[in-house]
Amino acid sequence: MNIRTSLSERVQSAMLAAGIPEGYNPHVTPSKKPGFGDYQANGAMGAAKAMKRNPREIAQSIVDNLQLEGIASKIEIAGPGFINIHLDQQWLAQQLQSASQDERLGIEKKSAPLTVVADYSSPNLAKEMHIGHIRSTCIGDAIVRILEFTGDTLIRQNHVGDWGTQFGMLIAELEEHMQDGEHAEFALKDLETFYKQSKKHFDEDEDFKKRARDYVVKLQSGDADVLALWEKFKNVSLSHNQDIYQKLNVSLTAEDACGESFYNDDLAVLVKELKDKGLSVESDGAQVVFLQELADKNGDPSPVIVQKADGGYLYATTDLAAMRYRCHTLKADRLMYFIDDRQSLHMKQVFLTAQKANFVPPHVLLEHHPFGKILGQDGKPYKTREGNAVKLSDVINEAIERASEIVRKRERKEGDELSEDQIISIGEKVGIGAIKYADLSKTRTNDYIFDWDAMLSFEGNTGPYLQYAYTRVASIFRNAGESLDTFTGEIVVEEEKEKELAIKLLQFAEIIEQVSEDAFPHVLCTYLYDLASLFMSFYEACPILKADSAELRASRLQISKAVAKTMTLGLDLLGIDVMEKM
RNA sequence: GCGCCCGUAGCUCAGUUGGAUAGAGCAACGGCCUUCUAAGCCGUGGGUCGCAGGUUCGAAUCCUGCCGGGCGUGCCA
Repeated sequence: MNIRTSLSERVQSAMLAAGIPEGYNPHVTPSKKPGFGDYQANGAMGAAKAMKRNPREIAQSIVDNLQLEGIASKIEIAGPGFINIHLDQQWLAQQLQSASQDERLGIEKKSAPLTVVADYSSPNLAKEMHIGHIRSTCIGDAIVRILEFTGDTLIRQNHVGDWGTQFGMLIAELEEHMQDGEHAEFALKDLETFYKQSKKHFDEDEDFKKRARDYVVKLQSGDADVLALWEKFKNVSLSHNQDIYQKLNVSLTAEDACGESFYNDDLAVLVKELKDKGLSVESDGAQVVFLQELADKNGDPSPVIVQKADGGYLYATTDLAAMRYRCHTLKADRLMYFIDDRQSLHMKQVFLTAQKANFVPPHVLLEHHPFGKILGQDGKPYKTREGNAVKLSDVINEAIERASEIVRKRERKEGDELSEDQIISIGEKVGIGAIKYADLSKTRTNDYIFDWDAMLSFEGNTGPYLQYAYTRVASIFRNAGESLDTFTGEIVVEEEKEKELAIKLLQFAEIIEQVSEDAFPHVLCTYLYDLASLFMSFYEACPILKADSAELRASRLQISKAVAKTMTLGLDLLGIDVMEKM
């Protein structure tokens, strides 16, 4: 059940019945102020403007035709033509009753699900994952989970960087280690150090440099021994990443990794096709697609190099091959890319090229969902003191340590102390939740400032605050001796706080719908924060276990249960765990 | 040069297809624990929505110009 959709449909019908031609949006939206009802329809003013009629009269005739028996308790016209709708409390109670007893919280699956290919995380395998990878990884994973929940078929694609000249150098280094009898896993235990070591080797040792270059050639020509070493390297690096994903509660698996090398054999074929189609032409020895659609003010087209003068291919070529594979072989209806906003131009170029070359059928949605940088508190890119990228594994460990320390220091009532194991387990969930939530809760297109204290502060719009809201419900149910899973009570909506909470809970469907379209996870975060805040107010204002009657107690427990279920599901869709105590 | 993004309270951020008096949190100040976890709640103060025009019943939101910051822009990814 989606309140906004239901009301929109009814207002739309009323508009037609009132003689307003089709095509005018009812413009139904939740009201911002309590005095303006629960929802408002602003469509009368737009229609009146276009029809050159009096907006209040138009609003009146819409209201005259509006069928909201049993749904609204009061409909009024205000200001220049706002239609304010007050929802009926009994109706709200009924809706919440059925939503709260449903596993999916009353949210129906899409009637026409899509096959969605989501490209996210996509680190370079030559190095360890660093903090810059957290955004694509967490944002992409949240959207993937949300779409999967709505009924779409999701194909995750971790487009890892597993090809390029740097691998010659790394393989040469690995070979030396292994000749000394070292195991690959041991040599590559610290990828960062290994990379630096091999880079130093490369810069300082001419023989090594030659060998590294030789390996690049051998790798490209398919030499079995070199390929075996390359595979070795790849697997160790991938398994490092898999550890990170597991700790971060990210749903990517080893099977989702489909790197650049996967497309190698297709690149020459693809460039030939671009040439045959007349899209790619030679320019200074390179193969270039000139896009007039992206021309600048002088009329100069935007160039996309698909093959270098030396015959080598670039990432645009690989991306085109990947798009074609995803559409033709994976049968995608929607392609989503969670990539840094610095690549916006590149994405536009490859999207356009792919469409013009018919690598992507016209019905397929091509979407780049960009995001900004992570900055330190000084407003500059977040780096270590030495100016290096911060390793993701270090960030994860620090988050867990800091969160565990906070949990450990908290004063607890007698008989409610936590064991060290519990503290660590809570610390993991709180710490990981905090860094992910900090990232997900900001509008992704902006840069955001990484601040340990703010994300772990347990106050305001943070992961821990939401987790705490859940533990409060869990605690109530423990005290009540009831199970959150099996309890059922009949909901009545009487108090103002109960009504606000009921409406907020029922709006979950609207939020899921919006996020599944726009791929902005912060919208879900804001919603969950509002929900948690409302619950906290309700908790203070309305006694639950000590309610005046057994009926009221049962009703408030059921409302609390709905809150807990919504928090659990909402946070799960963001890849964040809840816990019974904290 | 050209292109894209950003500029909202001291700080960090919301503000959905243009809607009513621009909202939260932090920080500051003042209240609330013999009662369901006070990691909480309630309240107060705090704004030239970068600047200037324009579009209209109505602009933080749309258009134009300017200022300030970031990023990108033919052989890295």
